[in-house]
Amino acid sequence: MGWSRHGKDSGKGRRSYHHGNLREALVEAALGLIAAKGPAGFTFAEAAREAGVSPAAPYRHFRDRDALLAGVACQGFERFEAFLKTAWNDGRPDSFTAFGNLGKAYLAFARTEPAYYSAMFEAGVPLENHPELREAGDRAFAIVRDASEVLSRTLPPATRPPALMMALHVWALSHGIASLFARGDAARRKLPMTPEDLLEAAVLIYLQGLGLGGGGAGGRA
Amino acid sequence: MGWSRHGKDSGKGRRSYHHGNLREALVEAALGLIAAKGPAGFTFAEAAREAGVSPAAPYRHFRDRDALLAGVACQGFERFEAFLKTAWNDGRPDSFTAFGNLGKAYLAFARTEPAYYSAMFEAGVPLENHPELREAGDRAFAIVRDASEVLSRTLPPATRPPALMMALHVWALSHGIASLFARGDAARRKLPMTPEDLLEAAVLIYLQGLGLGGGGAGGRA
DNA sequence: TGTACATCAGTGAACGCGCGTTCACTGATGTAC
DNA sequence: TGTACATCAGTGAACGCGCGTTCACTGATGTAC
Repeated sequence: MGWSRHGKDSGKGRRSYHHGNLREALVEAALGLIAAKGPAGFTFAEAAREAGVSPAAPYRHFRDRDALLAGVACQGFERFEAFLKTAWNDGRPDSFTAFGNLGKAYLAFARTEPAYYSAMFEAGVPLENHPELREAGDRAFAIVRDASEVLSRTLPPATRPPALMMALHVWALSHGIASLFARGDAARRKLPMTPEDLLEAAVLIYLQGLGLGGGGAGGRA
Repeated sequence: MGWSRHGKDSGKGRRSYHHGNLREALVEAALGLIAAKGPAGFTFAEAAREAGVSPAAPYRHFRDRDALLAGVACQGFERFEAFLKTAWNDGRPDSFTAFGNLGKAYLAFARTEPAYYSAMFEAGVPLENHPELREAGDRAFAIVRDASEVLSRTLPPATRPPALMMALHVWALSHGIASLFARGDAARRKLPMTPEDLLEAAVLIYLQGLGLGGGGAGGRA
């Protein structure tokens, strides 16, 4: 690389022919547009405009509109993974508590990064064409899977549920609550409790059903 | 009404100036387009074309593109409600079994009517502008809510969970599994079991956690 | 039963728009010698 | 250190397209008398 004095150019005040950081700028522009108008309303041309660049420039970095969307989603999964990993914190202070934190982190991400979340789960990027997307998604899922594994092992072997199944259940539950009740702009339906509390209660009941009845520091916040 | 001899005109062979059934035909065309290209790819003009009608004609029936989409979603919720109601079957043969059937019906609908499902949950129709949509959605949700109520009452009063919470949990779980794993065309991620089994297991564990440990005919299919 | 009329539900041509994409190009950068 | 050159990352004009929407219109239907 080497675009010398450009770099942190603060966007609007471009000085030279080369942008220096277009790829990233396009991803950021896309994020803003998705946040504002949904993944359907996002446009290649407008992303270019927002990045202060001619409509042909993005083609140097992305094959087409879909590729940019996939790039956004991919980056989203990477951040998601990091975020979940931090929340799980290697199962500290105890696996039960940490598992609850994982769920909260899931919702927190969907709330604070609705544009990423949209791109990841709702944009309908065909992931056959973008294997790196699927891989990034799998890596994020692996965090939940591993956490389930650890939690499962706190039970006597005979009664341990399959960790993969647990992980799928929790993921689906979190995703369901996130997309129905915790969407960025307008919560679609009124709730008698916060999405976080709703999820926490569900996970608690679910773990209870597995025989994991609240070891460690317990689940009450 | 009175468009006399038109009616079941079998689409392509229109005979007269008046279509006779345009509104419904547009909804059906929209469904087909959504199924084929997702809610984003659906187009007012193309729906008109598919219905064999000039691009201006739809404006006699829908204020704009969004209104048609909302109409589709609304009809979807109505069918969804009827479908869930049939599955619940007033709690027969026993509330526990019927509850499981309700979950299966949820997934079955998402699978067999992906276009409706898309319009209902993913099209991003702003439901502030379409109160009848929210109402239709609420009526569908009420089925799950009432079922939860009945099931909850099989427990002694002191240990009864709030039916609304139960319903939200089950709805979110079903929606999560449906949108992650049971989408129409391509299941997005590989699973070690069917979405139906995954959901059934989750509901079983969840109910177990509530102390509803498999009364009646049990949950094994 | 017939006729005049209001209303309804279509037509078809036209518009302005913004999109995605391509093209030949050019300014800036990095590198080999 | 200087120069020639290849490569990279932009430009800007142009294209064809299909969309949503509007307009004045007209054919068909239903109804009052």
